Amino acid sequence: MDENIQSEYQKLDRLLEHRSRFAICALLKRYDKMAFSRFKQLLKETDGNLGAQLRKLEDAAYIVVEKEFQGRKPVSWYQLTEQGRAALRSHLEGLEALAS
Amino acid sequence: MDENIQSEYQKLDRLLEHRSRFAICALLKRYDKMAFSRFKQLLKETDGNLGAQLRKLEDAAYIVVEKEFQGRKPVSWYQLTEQGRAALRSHLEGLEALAS
DNA sequence: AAATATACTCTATATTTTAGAGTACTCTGC
DNA sequence: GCAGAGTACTCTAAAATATAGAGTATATTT
Repeated sequence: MDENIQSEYQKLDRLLEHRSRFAICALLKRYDKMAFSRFKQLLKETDGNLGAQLRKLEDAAYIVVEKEFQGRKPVSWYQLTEQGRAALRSHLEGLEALAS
Repeated sequence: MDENIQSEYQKLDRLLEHRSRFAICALLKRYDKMAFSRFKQLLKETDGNLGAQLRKLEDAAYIVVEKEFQGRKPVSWYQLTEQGRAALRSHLEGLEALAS
């Protein structure tokens, strides 16, 4: 049984260890599309920090951005990719198995 | 409902974000006492890294160490404190609530 | 028209993680 | 009885990561 610990531990995803990145993916799993400003409102991170975390998730192809203008204001919409969804699932499985 | 997201997010514990520290606490919840060498075997981290993570958890009083000799070999035994147990519980609640 | 706000990006510093070397032994085989 | 390998750590310095704050461009409010 203990030997499973190793495989569960291996499932943990370094990108998803970070609270903001985890929360971003978890929220996107629930809400499908979210805007930068909404994340900022919910997570209360500084713009710089939030932007950096989103960028990392994008670089890893866990999320995709679509930038559009609403009137004259720029809005960035974020969505979870299939890859991001799978990574989140696996990460959660690992966490839960370890803590069970 | 969304306003709960903030409180769940706040529950996430920075110390427990790290995979090794999370796994250490999760294992100690299960096994009560574990030795350095056992963690090393299960988590496959280098000695230096594992030692550093254990130290951080100790500094935060999430775990306590007892150092003894088994024959002539030093063995460090780690145990979860009540504080560590509470932190782990709260962290897990936060994660699960966010991802649900 | 000045002040405040939104929606970001960029950059530089602070913090954290990590690997690897070092210490102090023990144990095994020759 | 001593060389080589192993155990059980700690220490240190470099690499990676996180974070804050400044900057850009525009909008809205007073």
